[in-house]
Amino acid sequence: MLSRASKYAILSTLFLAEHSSSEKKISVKLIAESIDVPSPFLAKLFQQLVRGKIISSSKGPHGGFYLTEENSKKNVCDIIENIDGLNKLNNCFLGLNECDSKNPCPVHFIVEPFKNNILGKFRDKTIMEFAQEISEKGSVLTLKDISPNSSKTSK
Amino acid sequence: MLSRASKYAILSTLFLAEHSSSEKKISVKLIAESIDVPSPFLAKLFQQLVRGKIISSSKGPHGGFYLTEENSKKNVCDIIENIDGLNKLNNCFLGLNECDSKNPCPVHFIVEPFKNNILGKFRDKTIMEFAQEISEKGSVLTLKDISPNSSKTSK
DNA sequence: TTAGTAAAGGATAAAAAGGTCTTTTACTTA
DNA sequence: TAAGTAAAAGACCTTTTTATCCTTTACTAA
Repeated sequence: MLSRASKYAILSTLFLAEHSSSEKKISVKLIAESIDVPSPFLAKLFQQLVRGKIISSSKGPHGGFYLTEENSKKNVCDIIENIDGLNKLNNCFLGLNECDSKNPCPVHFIVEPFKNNILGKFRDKTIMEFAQEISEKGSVLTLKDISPNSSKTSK
Repeated sequence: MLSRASKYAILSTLFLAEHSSSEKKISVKLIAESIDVPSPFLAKLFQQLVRGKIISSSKGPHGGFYLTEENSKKNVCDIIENIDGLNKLNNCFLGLNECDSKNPCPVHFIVEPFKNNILGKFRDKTIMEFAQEISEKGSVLTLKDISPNSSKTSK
């Protein structure tokens, strides 16, 4: 549904929201390690997110990536839009070109409420609000295996 | 979430359920045209579905693909399992390795009910029941643009 | 019993997604 | 103002997914 690139982008932007500020910029390398994502790939993504004004950057010593006030008012939809385009999320679950309540695919009425639900959340909460919610709940934003006995989990 | 291959497989199997029988076999070509899918690709898929005992085939004149009694008792999960593997559907929406109610990703509690919902439907209804439901509702199973003024729709 | 039909098999190609590397540019601070 | 740091830019590589083609096999019916 979402490309890996979008997922990386969402996670790392939320990570920035939680851990960075214009006084405390963070390097790709550090972020890449934190959420366990290939860093050259993330670097590319970040270039695009900067161009899309989702995140900010500065070069040189103590440079890195961070969110401005403006940035943190964006929402997750903006991120997805910027990387995948929103269609990726909106398209019919079974790939039908025309799938709506008039001509629904076999799972349309299961998928549609879910889409509205998640799109709503992605649209209505700002990045900052989202990040706050996450840190309150203590969610862990990493692609790493974090369980004590990670042998049972795949690869 | 699902690969194109899985989508093709689901649609064409449901198509077979609705339109074929051991007396009326259907060629790849015809199915490919009906649901608007590249036929050599579908042919490959069908080979795999036959090996997986999801559908049946016979060669030669009046040969083609069809569902036996046995086949039509399979469910959509079996198809997905056979093509993509079920993990593709079960994995965390944001790609986290460990995402469960103990350590939920930011959208876990939105995504989880949806997954159970759709997996339930894919598991509990047989192909035949599924197909019946579709023909009752008059749903159209095609990837084609079918709207009278399809100019507004993408591609 | 053979001519024709349709799937199976296998090799290959094209496109997209994911990932890496090297050089350049901008900035900082000692 | 020079040395060092970190992102930007752009060229490239790899893998996976999607798609095509050609030959062989199995079957059917005239």
